[in-house]
Amino acid sequence: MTVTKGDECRCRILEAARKLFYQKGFSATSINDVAEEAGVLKGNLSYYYPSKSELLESATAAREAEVQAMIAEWSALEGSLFEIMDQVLSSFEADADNIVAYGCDIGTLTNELGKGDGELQRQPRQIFELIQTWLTERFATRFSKAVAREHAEHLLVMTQGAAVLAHAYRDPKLLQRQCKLIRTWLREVCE
Amino acid sequence: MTVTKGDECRCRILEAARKLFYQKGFSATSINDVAEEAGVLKGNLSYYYPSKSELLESATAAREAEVQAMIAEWSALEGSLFEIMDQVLSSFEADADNIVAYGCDIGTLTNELGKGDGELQRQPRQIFELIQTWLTERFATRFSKAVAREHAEHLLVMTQGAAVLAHAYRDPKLLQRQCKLIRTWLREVCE
DNA sequence: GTCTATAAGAAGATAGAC
DNA sequence: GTCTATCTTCTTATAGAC
Repeated sequence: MTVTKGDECRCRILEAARKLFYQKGFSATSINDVAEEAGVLKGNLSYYYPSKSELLESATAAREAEVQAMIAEWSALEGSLFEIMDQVLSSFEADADNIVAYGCDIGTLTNELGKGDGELQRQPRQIFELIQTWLTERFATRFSKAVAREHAEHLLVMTQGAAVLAHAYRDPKLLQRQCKLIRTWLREVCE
Repeated sequence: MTVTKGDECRCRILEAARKLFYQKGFSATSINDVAEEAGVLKGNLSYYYPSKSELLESATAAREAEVQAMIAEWSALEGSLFEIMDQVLSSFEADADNIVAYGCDIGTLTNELGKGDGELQRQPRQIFELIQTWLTERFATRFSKAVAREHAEHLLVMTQGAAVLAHAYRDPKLLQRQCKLIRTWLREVCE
C-alpha cells in the first residue's frame, strides 16, 4: 500500500487550497475555507499544513511541477519553430474558460504576492522563469541569444496581457482575438 | 471657506486608502491600516466611510477621475497618429517605478476584484473601457472601426502584459524593452 | 492520524459621549 | 465633527483527548 489515508487527505487539502487560492485569491481565502472545501476539519488541516504560508508554498510547488510536466511535453513536440510555438499557444488557449473567470493563475498570484514583502513572490516568479527559459531556448534554435530572449519575453507579455484583459472584460472572444494576433506575430517572426 | 476640516480629513482618508489598496492590495489592507496611514482613528474613519467597500468605491472613483483628466490631456495632443500614441505610451512609462514595485493599479485591482463575485470588478473595468474607447476613437481617425478596435485592444494588452512581467521580475528594464517593442509595432501600424 | 475545543488576536462595524 | 469604547465575527494557530 503506497498511498496511505494520510497521503490522500493531504492531497485533498492541497487540491482544495490550489482551487481556492486561484479562484478567490490568497488573502481572500481563509484556511477554514480550505478545510471546508477539502471536507476536513480545521484542526486536521493544521496537522498537515501548520501555517497558511506553508500551504501556499506547497500549492505553488504543485503548480510548478505541473508546468514542468507541460514543458516536458512541449519539448517532445515536433515540427517547425512556428508549429511548435503554435501548439504552445494552443495549450494556453485550452485554459480559456478559467482565464476568463479567474485570470491566469501564475499572473494573478504573482500580482497579489508581489504587493507584499516580495519574498512570497519568488516562488510563482520562478514558474514564469521556467516557461521563459524554455521559450528562449526554442527561439535560440533560430535566432541569436539576445533576439531569442526578446521574442520569448514578448510572447509571454502578450499572453499575460491577453489574460488580464480577457479576465477584466470576462470575454473569451477577446482571448481568441488576441491569440490570433499573437499567431500572426509568431508567423512573421518565425518565417 | 470652501474646504472644511471634514473635507480635508475625508480627503486624507481617501488618499491613504488609495495608496494602501494599491501597494498592499484590497483584501490585504484593513481599515485599521487605512486609519493609521491617514492619521485618524478607526471610529472617525467610519464616520466618513461606513464600510470598507464604500471606501473602495470612492478610491476607484477617484482613480477614474484621474484617468479622465489624463485622457483630456491626451485629447489635446497634437501631431501624427504615431506621435500621439507615442506620447500616450510615454505617460504609461512615466509610472514605471510604481508599476515595477506594485504592478499596474488598474490591472492588479481588476485582477483581484475579478476573483470575487464579479460585481466589485465593474468599477475598475470601466476605467479600462474609458482608455480603450479613447484609443479606439483615435485609431478610427485612420482605420476602420473594426481595425481601430483591434489596435486599441492590442495596445492595451501589450501594456498590461508588460506591467505584469515587469512587476513579476521587478525589472524596470523589461518595461523599457517592451515599450520599445510596442513603439516599433505602433510605427509599423501607423505608417 | 483524527477530531474537539479553545486560545489569542485582528477584522469590520456600531453606539454613544463629548 | 471627533473620539473612546465596545460588539461581534472571523482569522490563524495550538493544545490535548481519543
